[in-house]
Amino acid sequence: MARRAATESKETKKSERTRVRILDAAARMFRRKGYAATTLNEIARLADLRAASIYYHFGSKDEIFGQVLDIGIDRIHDEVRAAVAAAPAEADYRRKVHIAVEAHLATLLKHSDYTAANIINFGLAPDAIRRRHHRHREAYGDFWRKLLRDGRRHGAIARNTDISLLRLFLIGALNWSQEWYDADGKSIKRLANEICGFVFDGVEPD
Amino acid sequence: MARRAATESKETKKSERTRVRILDAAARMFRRKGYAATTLNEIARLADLRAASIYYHFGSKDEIFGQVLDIGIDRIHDEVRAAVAAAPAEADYRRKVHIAVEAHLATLLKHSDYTAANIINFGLAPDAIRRRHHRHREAYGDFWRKLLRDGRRHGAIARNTDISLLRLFLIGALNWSQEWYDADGKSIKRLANEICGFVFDGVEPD
DNA sequence: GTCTATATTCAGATAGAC
DNA sequence: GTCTATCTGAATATAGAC
Repeated sequence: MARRAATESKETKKSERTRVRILDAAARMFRRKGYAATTLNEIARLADLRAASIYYHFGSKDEIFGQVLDIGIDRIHDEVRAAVAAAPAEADYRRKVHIAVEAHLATLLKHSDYTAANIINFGLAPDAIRRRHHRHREAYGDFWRKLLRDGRRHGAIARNTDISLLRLFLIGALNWSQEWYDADGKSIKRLANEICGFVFDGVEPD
Repeated sequence: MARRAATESKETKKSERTRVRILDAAARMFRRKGYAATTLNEIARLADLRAASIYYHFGSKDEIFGQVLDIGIDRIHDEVRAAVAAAPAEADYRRKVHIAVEAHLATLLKHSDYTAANIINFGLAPDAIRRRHHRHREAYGDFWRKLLRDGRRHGAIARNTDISLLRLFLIGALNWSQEWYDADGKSIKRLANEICGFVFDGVEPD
């Protein structure tokens, strides 16, 4: 019985594996061309089946889109949270923010088509999908809100800083890196480091 | 003769006015829904004519898109350049950057559907259009490159700052403001001010 | 579960009257 | 210049065989 449960566990059932293949393909295409310009045919080709077969696994193109968006945010949220939680006990506040920035960049730029597809497509998503997806975005936003508030409480961020604006400013700059990031250029660790320098120290000479 | 030239000047000819009405409508729709999701029918309705009539003025939807993109960058470039050029003679370097940041935000968020449409859609534009449009983007990028280099030369920006990264970081954060800007919140002048504070001074307490 | 065949809708674009 | 009518292709989605 335990054996059978393992054999038919969610990850190994054929149906589930195909479902994930379709989602992977969709995320990749949505990242490359955007939601509206991507066809089910292109997704199907990437996933190595026919467009009609997708409808056995999903009810509509919108449903796929919604799931890609959700996974995209959940993934970066998980990665960043885990990275910060794994920070060495002696890490100071600034080091923690560096770790969060680096994890955000790495997930967006290197590890997850889902996250990249989310960032690129969310702004143009139909209202119904945006509303349904709102909760996931809020949760990740809350993580950063808390992280930055901690910094202000512990004196690592100036008292008069508008934390909300700082968050939007910083995350916006990070998200925009998709437009210019070049894998052959500076490492993500180094990017994170210089960006944290901009934000904590500013660019004015001392 | 002068009278006739005035009567038939580019701005007052009926054909030219309609052309602009179509471009305005397209920019507005591209900003709201994105290029791929916008139909010629929607553009036509906003411009108060029929979709087929658009083809008297433009050869294709792509041609309209290309022109909207070009106008969008040229407009923000003009606005920012003019604002900086009009800065009072006694303005220090930091004040000049503030003026540039404010003009960038104002054009993007308040004054130009073309600029907003450009920022939103450029990342997903087909390669052919991106290539054709590249020159315009470069020109605006050069403006900022020079502005920031000046700051480093005159000692307002630290010697060891990666100017190229700083530019991408700052412009990225500004462009992303489209995603969160709320006209009922802080004024654009104030946003520009606090953002310049982040970048020049950093958020760490002195 | 995946396929082929197809229904349906609607997009961009053209032809030709006015 | 703008219209109505229409072509053509392609998209999402469904039906039913295998």
